[in-house]
Amino acid sequence: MNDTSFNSRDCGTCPIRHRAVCSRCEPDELEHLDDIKYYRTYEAGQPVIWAGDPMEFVASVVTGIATLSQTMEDGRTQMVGLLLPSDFIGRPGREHAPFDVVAVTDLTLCCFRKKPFEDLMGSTPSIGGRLLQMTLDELDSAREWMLVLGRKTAREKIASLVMIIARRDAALHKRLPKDGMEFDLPLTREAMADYLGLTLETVSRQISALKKSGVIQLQGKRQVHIPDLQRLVSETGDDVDGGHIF
Amino acid sequence: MNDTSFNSRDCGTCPIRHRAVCSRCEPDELEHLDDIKYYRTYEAGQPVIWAGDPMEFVASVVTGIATLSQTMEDGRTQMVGLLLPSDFIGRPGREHAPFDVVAVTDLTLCCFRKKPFEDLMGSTPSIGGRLLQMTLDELDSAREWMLVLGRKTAREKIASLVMIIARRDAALHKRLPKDGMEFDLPLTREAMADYLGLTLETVSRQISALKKSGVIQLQGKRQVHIPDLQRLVSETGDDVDGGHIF
DNA sequence: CGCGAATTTGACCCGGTTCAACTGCTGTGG
DNA sequence: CCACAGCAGTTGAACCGGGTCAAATTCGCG
Repeated sequence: MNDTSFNSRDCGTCPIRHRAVCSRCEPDELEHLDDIKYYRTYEAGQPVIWAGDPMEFVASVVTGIATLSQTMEDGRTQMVGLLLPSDFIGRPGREHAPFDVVAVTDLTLCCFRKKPFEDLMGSTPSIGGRLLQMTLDELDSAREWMLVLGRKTAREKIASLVMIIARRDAALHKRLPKDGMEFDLPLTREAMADYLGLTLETVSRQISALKKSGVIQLQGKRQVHIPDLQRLVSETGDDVDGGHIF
Repeated sequence: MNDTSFNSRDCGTCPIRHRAVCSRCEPDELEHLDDIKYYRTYEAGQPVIWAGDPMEFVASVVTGIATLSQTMEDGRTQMVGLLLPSDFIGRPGREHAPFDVVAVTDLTLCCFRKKPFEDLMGSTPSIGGRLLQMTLDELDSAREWMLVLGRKTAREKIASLVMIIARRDAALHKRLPKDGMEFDLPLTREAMADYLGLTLETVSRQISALKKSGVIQLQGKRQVHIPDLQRLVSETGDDVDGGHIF
């Protein structure tokens, strides 16, 4: 319940202002959004929504990380989305949540009551347009993820995940990924396993293997150091050039 | 090059009029779309776009089936989209195609030149709104597909695919899937393997196994008969109730 | 210091891949 | 009318990558 600065209701100082669903809004449009928004915080490990629950709001992730996942009756679970700051939760025009949303770290959401948000979207093209763009981007990354799940080996899966996190970390600091970069793996071994369609034991083994062959170096369990980015890319199995422009 | 009736440029008789990206358009809006549209046909097996190609158009599938897929350097390929009539190809605001698109059957597209389409989208909320809705639906099904790829056994994968095709076939005829229904598998064993992240041998074996245990019956290689739908659902590993409302 | 959770490591096993042979269908040409 | 090539699909046998089960280790923390 520690209200940090971004909880000031001031969109001007919002850390996700330039990337979130509201990024194209003019000042007067922001005011309308402001009328229907409220912040909500969750502790690490807490559920945000269960699949099937009625959704009374949509939201942007302001700080922290959440996961979107599905679980079968027998307990097998597959992560289907990794929600980082500026990502959008929920969908206009649907009553019930299709997947579970869980806070992985402490989490702050900027929530909008669903009905008013839908109305506002109807009258504000800059919101709908931005949401379409974000959704198309997510669809593209979901499709890349499908290649990882369906066709890559365990080692390639781990290398791909490290690379994805490296890219996002670099983007967060507004620079390109480069040799020697360091960053944190924000997920437990089990969460990585759920992300990649593996068991946590396999994740652990492959991380050890990548460490032993010098592709990555570890400080502690979570801090990663990449001596040679090109080497890591080649371990992902992806085309060395094309595809990822940024 | 056999111009069938829907090639008459008449949106009034278009078979996908009620589901495609244009489904919310008013008559005057349709006229604007009409100005920038043209039909294109492809024979079964022909490529529509290669990943990385510049895209000069976006399009709706009118008749036939296409696949969206990714291939790694060593030839491993993963299907990431199955495009049926009314589905949309391409994305406004992107220059290059991210994935390969290939016609599986003979295919007719209703194409719109990209730039004019983007302009029209800016001035016609009913197009952007419908496209957002379609994209969100696709994202949801991509996420269900991720569970299939990441966590299901070969047998569950095959049962899931049969079920998906059964649902779509039923929806096409505007009714619910039911016991005793029959339909065609529109994909080769290899295409099913690419869809499910399996080898074609495993697909063949599991289809035989489902046939032997009476879950499905086959007339020829492609025609499927489902004696007991509930039995098939239970083979998919999915929750018997929740989830799929329609 | 000692507990519990996260992680690592080991040994064994199995589902799905790999490689290869075979079946059956369809179309083509002598 | 048949021979035969070519392709989709089936089936078999051996192999192996990753899962499973179990135990050891590390780490954070009261």
